[in-house]
Amino acid sequence: MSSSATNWPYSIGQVQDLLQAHDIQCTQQRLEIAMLLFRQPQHLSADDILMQVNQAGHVSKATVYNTLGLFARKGLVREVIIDPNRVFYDSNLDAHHHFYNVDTGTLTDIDAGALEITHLPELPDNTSMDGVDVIVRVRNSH
Amino acid sequence: MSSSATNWPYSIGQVQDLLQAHDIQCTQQRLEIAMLLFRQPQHLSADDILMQVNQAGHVSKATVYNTLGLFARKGLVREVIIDPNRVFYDSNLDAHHHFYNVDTGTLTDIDAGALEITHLPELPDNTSMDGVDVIVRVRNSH
DNA sequence: GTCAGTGCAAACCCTTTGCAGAAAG
DNA sequence: CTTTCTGCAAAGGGTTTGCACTGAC
Repeated sequence: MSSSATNWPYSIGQVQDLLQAHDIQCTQQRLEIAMLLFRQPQHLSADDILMQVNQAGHVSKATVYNTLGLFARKGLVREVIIDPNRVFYDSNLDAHHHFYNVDTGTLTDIDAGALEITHLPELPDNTSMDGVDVIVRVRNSH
Repeated sequence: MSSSATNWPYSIGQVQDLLQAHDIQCTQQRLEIAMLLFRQPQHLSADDILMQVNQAGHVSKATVYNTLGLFARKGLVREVIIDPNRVFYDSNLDAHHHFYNVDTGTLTDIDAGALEITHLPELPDNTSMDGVDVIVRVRNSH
C-alpha cells in the first residue's frame, strides 16, 4: 500500500527521479524546493518554504507559489487545507490523516491504517471519489 | 444526539432564542444574518450572506464578517474550511460530515450516523478532542 | 449615559498574474 | 533556436482593522 519505499531524507537522485516520475521538468529551483520538502515527511506553508529556501540560495516568491501549485497538481505533494490563513504542503506520500491543533496550528500525521471508516454512504450522483480526508481537531488541555 | 429538535426554517422567535442561548446579544443585523442562515441547513460563504442580506435591507461587509466570526466563536454555526478561497458557515448544528465537489465547490452533508470511524489513535500529548471532520472529496465523472 | 455594535474605507496578507529576461532541451 | 521557467513588481480577492457614529440597555 506504501507508494514510497523510502528512507528519509531523499537523496538528490531520488528527488530527481521523483520529479521525473511525476512528469515535472527538473530545474534548479524545483529541485531545491523538492529537496526541502523531502528532507522528511512534513507540512510546510508556502512562506515556510520561501524562507527556508532563501537561507542558502534564492528563489522568488512567485516561483515558490507556482512550483508548489505544480507539485500539487502533479500529485507530488498534497495540499492540506485546514487553516484559513495558509495552505500546507504535505510531503508524506502515504495515505494518512491529520491531527490539527487549533491552538498552535500544528499538524500531526495519523497513519491511515490506524483509523477505519465504515458505512460511507454512496456518492452524490455523477461524481467519483477523489479522496477522503479526516481531520481530528484537538486543543491544548489548558 | 440531535441538539436541534428543529423544523426548518426557524421562526424569528426560535432564532432569537438561539442567539440568547448562545450568549449573543440580539441586534437587527445579527438577527437578519441568523434568519438567513437558519432558513435551512446550508453552507454559505461570507460573500453569499453579504449579497443575500443586502437584497432586502443593508448590512455592511465588516458587520457580516464580524458577525459570522462571532457566531462561529459562540458555537452557533460551524466554520467549514475546505476551499482555500473562502470559509463556509454551516447552519446544520447536528454532527455530520461533508462531501466536497472539487469541480463545483459544492458542499453536501453526510449524516454522522451514516459513517463510522473506528480505531482512532490516541491524541497527541496534553491535548483534548475538539471534533472530527471527515471530508470526502468527489469530482464530476467527466 | 455608558458600553457594545455598526458602517465605511483603508489596510492586510496570502496568492496570482503580466511581462521581460534567463535557462533548458 | 524554441519553448518553458524564473523574477520582479503590481494586481487580486477574501478578511480584518481603525475610528467615528448609532443603537441597545
